[in-house]
Amino acid sequence: MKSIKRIHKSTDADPTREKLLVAAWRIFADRGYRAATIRQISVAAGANVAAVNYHFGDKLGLYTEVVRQSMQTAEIEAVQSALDLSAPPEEILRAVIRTRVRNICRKDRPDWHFQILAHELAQPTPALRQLIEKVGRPLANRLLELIGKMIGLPANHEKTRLCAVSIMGQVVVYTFADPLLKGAWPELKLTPDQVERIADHIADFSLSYIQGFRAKTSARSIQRTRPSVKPRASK
Amino acid sequence: MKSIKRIHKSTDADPTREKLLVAAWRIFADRGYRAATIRQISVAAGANVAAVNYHFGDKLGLYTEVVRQSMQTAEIEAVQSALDLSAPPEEILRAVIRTRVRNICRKDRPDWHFQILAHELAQPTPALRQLIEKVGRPLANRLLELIGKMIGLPANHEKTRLCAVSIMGQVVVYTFADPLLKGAWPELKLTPDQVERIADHIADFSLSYIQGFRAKTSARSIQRTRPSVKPRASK
DNA sequence: GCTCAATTCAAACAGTTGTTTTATACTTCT
DNA sequence: AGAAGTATAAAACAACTGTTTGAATTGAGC
Repeated sequence: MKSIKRIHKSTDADPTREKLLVAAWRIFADRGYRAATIRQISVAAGANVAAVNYHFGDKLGLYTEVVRQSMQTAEIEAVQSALDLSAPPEEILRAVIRTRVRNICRKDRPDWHFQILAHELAQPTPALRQLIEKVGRPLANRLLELIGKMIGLPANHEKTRLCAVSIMGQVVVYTFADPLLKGAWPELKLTPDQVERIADHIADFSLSYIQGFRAKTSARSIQRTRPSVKPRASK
Repeated sequence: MKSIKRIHKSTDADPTREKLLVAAWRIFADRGYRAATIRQISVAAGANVAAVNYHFGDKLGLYTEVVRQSMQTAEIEAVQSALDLSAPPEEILRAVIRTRVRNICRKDRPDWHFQILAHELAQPTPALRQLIEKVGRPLANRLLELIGKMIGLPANHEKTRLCAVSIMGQVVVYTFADPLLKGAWPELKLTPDQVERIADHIADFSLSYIQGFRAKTSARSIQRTRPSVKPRASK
């Protein structure tokens, strides 16, 4: 086994270590793990090329630290806490969508979380698994519980999942397909006003089907939808 | 100006040129333009490393040729012709969604078009502009006309665009976020049966709002929606 | 002031990349 | 058969990558 060189300490208020992290976050979000070079990051942080290896071991160490930190930020916790509101499910869903959509127009750090996620999905790195387990899965589970409650089906029912993906798809497309949208939709400026309208639209668009589905299935009994696996008893 | 080396001829039935193209298509779709190397492509095609430069000038020449060819394939024309059907708008929309969604489960060449598009959106190359102008824009325009007709608003009205993005987002998320979905939804196998159910769901999900919107706006007069620009007279 | 560890820096290293070169086979026409 | 243009092959090239090295600099503790 290779001798593991000690990455000395992670004391707080280490100026260059900190500067490397914020520079790396921006550049990784912009170009992805592979296309970003440690020289770009170094000059952006005003540090030497060897600083990355000194403070983080190697490029992947810096990247995983960026991903790790980006998983516990205010933006993500806001979405999670929106899911924990004690309110009517419709209002919770609206809040989740609004909280999430608002992040796409931030002027300071424009949606770095989802930009990194987009790069990970296009070119996975070892960090993707961590990203799915730590944020994706728990968020998805809570969203599935919520939707299941609204349409009267178990959380792991295929219909519940289809609805969740439909909602998520409407949200993420604004981050993933941004250049495409900007190219075909010149009036898309992502001003705060417009972002609010986008969030309202996605909520209206989704709730229309969900509330209709609940009405339909509560009128008759549940039928017609064939799950790909037997739904377990919803906890 | 640099002397442009002649890329000799593009005769049909050139075995190595052809083999390079299919190998490049697969590898570019899999890893994106930058991460794919001409050595990988060469060995996959059973050709020499210099063959790429001989037949296509350089790596970007090969890539743009792949993109150019991928823009005029049966899959894309199928979606376009589905938009030209003379049928009720609802049926056209269903057909477009179904035609497009079916491509995500092909066993032979699993959705290379959208995989290349996904890579382009994450890391744009000069081919992205071409991709938007030649395929994205015309497709979007026809889809906007269709949706505008269904909700009774001009094609360039903000509400029309929001609906189009909502529909497109539901579709593309299955390609763009494939690893994420597979990770959080183990039963997602993308069998032909399941793909049909996905297509039906997206159509139902979207038509619920669209038909409700038309009913709502035809009852009262059109109001309440504030366009970001003055809608031009719908041609 | 000296010591010793922590940190920074410039330079070099080894590997990979796209590209070019040079030589060699292969076809086709006369 | 000979010539000319076409295609392939192996090798080398230059640029860039992440990483390492070793010296220089800093800064606290005695």
